[in-house]
Amino acid sequence: MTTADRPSLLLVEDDAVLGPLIAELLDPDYRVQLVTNGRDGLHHGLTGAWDVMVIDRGLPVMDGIALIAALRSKGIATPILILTALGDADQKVRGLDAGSNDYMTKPFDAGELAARLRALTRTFPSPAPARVMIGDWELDPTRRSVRSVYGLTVSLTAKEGQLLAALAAEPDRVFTRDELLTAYFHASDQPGVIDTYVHHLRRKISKAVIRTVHGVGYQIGDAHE
Amino acid sequence: MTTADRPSLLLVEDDAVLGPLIAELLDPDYRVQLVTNGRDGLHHGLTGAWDVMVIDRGLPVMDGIALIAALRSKGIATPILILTALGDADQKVRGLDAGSNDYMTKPFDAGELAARLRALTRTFPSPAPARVMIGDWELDPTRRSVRSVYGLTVSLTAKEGQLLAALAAEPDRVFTRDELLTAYFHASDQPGVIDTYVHHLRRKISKAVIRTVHGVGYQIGDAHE
DNA sequence: CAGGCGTTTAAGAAACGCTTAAGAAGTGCC
DNA sequence: GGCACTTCTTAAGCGTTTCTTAAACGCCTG
Repeated sequence: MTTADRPSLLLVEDDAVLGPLIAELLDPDYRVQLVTNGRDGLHHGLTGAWDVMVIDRGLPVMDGIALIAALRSKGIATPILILTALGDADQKVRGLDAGSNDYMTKPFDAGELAARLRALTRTFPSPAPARVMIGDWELDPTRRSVRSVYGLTVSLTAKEGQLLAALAAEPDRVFTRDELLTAYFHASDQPGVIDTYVHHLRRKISKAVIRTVHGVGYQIGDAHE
Repeated sequence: MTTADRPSLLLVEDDAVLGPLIAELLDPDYRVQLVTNGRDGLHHGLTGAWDVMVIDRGLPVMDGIALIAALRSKGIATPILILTALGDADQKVRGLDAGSNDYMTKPFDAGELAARLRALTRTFPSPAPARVMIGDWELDPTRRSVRSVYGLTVSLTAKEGQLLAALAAEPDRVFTRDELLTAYFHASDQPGVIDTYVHHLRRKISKAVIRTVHGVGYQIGDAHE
């Protein structure tokens, strides 16, 4: 999406009635530029930064298929939807293989057109790698490693990583051994397992990170005292 | 496209007749993995590295729409085509807005399905790095060979080359066996195949290049710890 | 200072990965 | 089309890492 408000849409449609109609239809959601022949379509397509294009097939001066092929050959990767009366499967194949991303036939349903355009312009929020800070350390769950702010990287085993992640997820909260046991180990294990892993972590990271709350359990961060 | 040969396709279709039929239809162009319910679809969708998915709407255990929404919410951006009998414009809008990229209704034209899948998986000539450096080695993907900085050249088989290229494409990223399996092998293969190829590569190149992340997968790159 | 609680160590058990070898599948050549 | 060769895939035995237990030792709290 190149813009903060509505996305930009290039509409290439020669029908004097349908063109303005579609433009008006899409206006609430897109900044629509309407051109009525292939040459103008090519010019605008090459020079502008469009978020999406809707192109008719039967166009004067330059055919829709030729227009799309020309745009693609120039490296324009903008999503393109063909909107046309030619509805044979064979025609669709030709249109899609020319480089378009979607193909709709007239008469069309306005809601479907809108939905298909949304699908073409949709961008996925690239999920930022979930990283957790623990004092001077940064935990990378996918890699199961922690790195200190000064670049030293220590790899953890699966259980070590789970335990550290659990404690770090809610700083200051005190976890009992039973809580940690049932959540990350086999419930039948001895509570002493937790102690062992806390020891491993303290040795790998640094003693100060995990605090012992005598008679209760373990915690990350400085709570009441 | 993640692979040198056919792209991987996850087909989720519960119809006992139509499923295998579509799978066979697409087989020449895709490495198809067929699953017959939403839960399996979700599992494969999340763990594998697919190039495209074809999903039916009416699925046992987990509805197609719910499946797509679940995949998208987990950050899976793979192109998805819905293939279903429900053809109302309203249904299409719902399907597309759930996160699919295209929507086809049964009965469908085989040629059109193929063309729409091509459109979804099409990648624009993004100048693929002709040479990739991996430690002291230089990978030439087109020739499927690696050369050490001191001139020794080792030729790789197709799978070896794909695996090495995949790992090298994103240094430091840890790839699970399932990801690599669906991307470069048949999804039905045993995960142990990956181990074998890693072993071949380590023998041909050098042990230190590919790092094992115990319990997770494999990785190229920064091993300092 | 005594009893409980936490820490540290070591060692056995279980899970996981490495290596090997052999059969299956694919490919090219005659 | 058959043959030889390469490549792919499976599976099983062995070695390594990780998990879990248990026991000895030290520290906190009343």
